[in-house]
Amino acid sequence: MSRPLARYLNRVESRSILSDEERGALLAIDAPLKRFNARWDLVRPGDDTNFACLVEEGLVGRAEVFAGGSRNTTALYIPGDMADLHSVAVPRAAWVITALTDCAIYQVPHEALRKVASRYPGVGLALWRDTIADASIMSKWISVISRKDTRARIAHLLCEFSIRMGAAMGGGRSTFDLPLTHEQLSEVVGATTVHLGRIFKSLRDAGIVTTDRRRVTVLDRDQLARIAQFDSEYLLLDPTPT
Amino acid sequence: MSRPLARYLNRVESRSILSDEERGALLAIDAPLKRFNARWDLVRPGDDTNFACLVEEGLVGRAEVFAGGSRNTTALYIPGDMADLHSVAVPRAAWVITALTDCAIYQVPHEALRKVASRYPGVGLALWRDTIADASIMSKWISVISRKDTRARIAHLLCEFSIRMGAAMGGGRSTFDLPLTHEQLSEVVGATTVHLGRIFKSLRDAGIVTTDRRRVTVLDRDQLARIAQFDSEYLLLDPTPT
DNA sequence: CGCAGCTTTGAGAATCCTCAACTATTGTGG
DNA sequence: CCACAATAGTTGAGGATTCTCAAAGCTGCG
Repeated sequence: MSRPLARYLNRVESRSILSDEERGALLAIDAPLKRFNARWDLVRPGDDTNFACLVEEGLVGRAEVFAGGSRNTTALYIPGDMADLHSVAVPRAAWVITALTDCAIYQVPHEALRKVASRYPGVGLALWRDTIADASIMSKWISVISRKDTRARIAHLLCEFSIRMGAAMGGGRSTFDLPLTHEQLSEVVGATTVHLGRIFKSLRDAGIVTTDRRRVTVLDRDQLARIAQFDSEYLLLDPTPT
Repeated sequence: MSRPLARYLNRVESRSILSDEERGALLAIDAPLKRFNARWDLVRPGDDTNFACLVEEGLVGRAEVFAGGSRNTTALYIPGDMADLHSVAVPRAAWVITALTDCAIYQVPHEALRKVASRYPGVGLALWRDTIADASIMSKWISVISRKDTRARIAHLLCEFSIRMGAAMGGGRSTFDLPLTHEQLSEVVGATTVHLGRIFKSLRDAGIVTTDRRRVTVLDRDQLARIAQFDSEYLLLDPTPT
């Protein structure tokens, strides 16, 4: 008796308070586990899906695709995240969901999620809330990239990532995997790989972080937060009663 | 018998197909109409609201506030938009909702919306879908500001605005009000007022738009769309069956 | 008329990009 | 385990975009 949504339930419960019944209804949902190689597109623009992608292992990104094919990543999803929960309400994708690393994905049927959401309005609200957390992160990120330089953007990304990884894995990690190439990070941060590399170097030189084979260690958390003017409020990590 | 949500119903029905019953349930909701002066904050970070702000008249913005008080606008809301529909699921705001111009707002009780949503799952899905459209706009905007210059950002904003105004008011308008100061626009576009002014001038000089007392006329829609690489797909304006 | 807020213009500086070459790391087949 | 190829990261230099600071025109309104 495997319970595909076990990890996602943790995620949901970091933001919503559920009853035993609601919890049980989510855990009862079954979903096939699939594996994908890095760079594989899980969902492409125009696709009409009937399942949502729950990340079990690896890193998944959401990106906008421009005419010409260049991409810009607008969300990062870590294990426990439902990468395109949106698709439950809007099955036709306008963006790309991509495997940024090798990953394992539960394909959770929309049907099942909708059924649980309509039977238990509290779950519906919790799922809605989850997409709002995603929106809140985007809103914050818009303000960061439209007003801050690359240094602050990277700092903000690292602060956010370390907290999100911490919430998912337990404990605020100062060392965490960030298994993305500079190329991929540049698509997140909105800078060229060259400039990104320079700024990373300057952060290392300043003794604020170290990087080793795509593993990041934050040496000076306070200064990193100061550079980013980071305030974690927007991550909506206080559970709200349903 | 006034029906505060009449206009919002149009908005919802541009994205979702509702039954007569569901339509009636939304129209039956009552809400007080309030007026606010430009620059008034309707909701501030940390506020716990029990109503959502339905824009009846005027322009409303959502902004992130940095330590120090500087703001960055991450969404514009026009008449017919529910400015902080999010608050139905997440009552505690992490951002500011501001009156960008003098405006009239229906304060729609969360209670009523939640009740309708839980009684009619189709309405719940439609509301959820509405916040996803908001998210889709943000995702697109992230890609625009992280990869395009100010010229393209402005072009994109104008394209989007003209379509959204058109959908709300009927017919794709090539002339529309954009009653924002350069100061306010710069907080949307992520540029200084100085630079924004220069680029606007260059767009005027190129014969692409004209501006007259905060009224914009698009003279060359094709070229504007080309500059912005605009594709309206992300606005999610095809109704999805519930 | 005169003030207050908004917009335009100018000039120098900072950030970031582009192109290009070079080094380091990772992966693969022998 | 090595050699080699492919991918990823670093460094340098010149140029484009955008910012900052500062001052001069506008516009609307009391």
